[in-house]
Amino acid sequence: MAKRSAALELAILGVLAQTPQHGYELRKRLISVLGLFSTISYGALYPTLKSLVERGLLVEQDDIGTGKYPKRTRITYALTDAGVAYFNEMVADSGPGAWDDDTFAVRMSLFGQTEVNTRIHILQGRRSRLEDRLANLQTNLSKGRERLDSYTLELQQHGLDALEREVRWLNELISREQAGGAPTKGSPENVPGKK
Amino acid sequence: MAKRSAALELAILGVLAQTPQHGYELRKRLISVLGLFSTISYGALYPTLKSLVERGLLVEQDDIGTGKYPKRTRITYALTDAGVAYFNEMVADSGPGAWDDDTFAVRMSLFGQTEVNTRIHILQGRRSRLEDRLANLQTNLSKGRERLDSYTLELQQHGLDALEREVRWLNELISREQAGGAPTKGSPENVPGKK
DNA sequence: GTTAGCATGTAAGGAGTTACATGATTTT
DNA sequence: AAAATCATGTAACTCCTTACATGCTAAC
Repeated sequence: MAKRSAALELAILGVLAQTPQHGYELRKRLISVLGLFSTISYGALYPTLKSLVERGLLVEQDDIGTGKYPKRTRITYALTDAGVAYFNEMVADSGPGAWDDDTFAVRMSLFGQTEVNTRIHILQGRRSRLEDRLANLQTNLSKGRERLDSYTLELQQHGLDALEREVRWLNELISREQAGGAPTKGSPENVPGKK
Repeated sequence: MAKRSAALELAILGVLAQTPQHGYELRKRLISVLGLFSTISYGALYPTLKSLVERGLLVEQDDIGTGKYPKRTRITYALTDAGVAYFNEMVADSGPGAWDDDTFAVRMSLFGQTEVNTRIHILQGRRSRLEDRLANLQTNLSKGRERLDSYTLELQQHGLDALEREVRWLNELISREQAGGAPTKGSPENVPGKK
């Protein structure tokens, strides 16, 4: 699939920024937070954690913890100051891969740890990426409508519809952010709207 | 020996089954047919073609062709009998990875080369894969609704909606196939769906 | 006392991308 | 003549998955 490394690192840092945890737990949390794509293997997770430690972004701490298996050997990972700085840099980054499906999903799931401007920037970047795809598909479709068989057409039309819906969704989110409102789905909190 | 991704091999075989072509042209055709995901690099394409030749599924033919640059050295690839057999096997396969996003997209775009039963089988397999994902997401969501921040919630809700729409779409396609109808050719007629 | 879940890792290998290398032919 | 496009390929590198290896703790 895509280049997950950037996305995986970001997700790890983001989750650990909320709560330091050890690998096994972290993995489950990542899967449930990102819920979107399948699974994350230990073969990806542990080496990535190791790399982050080597780069001084995380610290390991041998921990006899307060979990369900209190005496089990486990290693709790926490962000260093450099880790926090790196996370803030990455989450606001616009580099290559910044608007990929996976990377965007991770970033959005970490919106709670970002500022409004960053959020708007990410949503707009994502929208523009999708609009590019949309334009490509439409060109493609109008160019070869007769040469494509009906199933391919059906498939592409469906992809197009999905893209358009996603753009509308992003537009709504952007409006909300610009209006200063929280995305208030089922939240019990105030719905400030505007004052 | 190098067994490349099932989806790419299948797509190559499917396209070459329609029209023998050389690599450069093939790549463009793959991109426009699959339109969905980005690009295919030569670093992936040529080694895969080579592997298919080594396995006796394709034949190379040095060709001074009828294209735009008629004298250019190019290699036209065509399916052998074994290639045709392999393609038919693969396209109807239910092995691991058979219902992945990419693999499904490739298979559906090759529906024109398959029989009704195969098509129904693929559509149903895909649907059941999506229903699994759906169930996962729903469990996940109801289990941790309060522990997820509102952005993560919004994101997952959007993913859920998209999944549900895709399942409905598949249901419609399956019904059509079972009714023996073609999926509304290139006709300008209604594309109502339901809304 | 065995099965299931917790917990951490490594080795081999698959699948692909990027960047490079080469050269022909057509267009400007 | 330069630039663009056609055309084929390779080498190095990246990132991830699978399968393995190890051992503790809880529950049946």
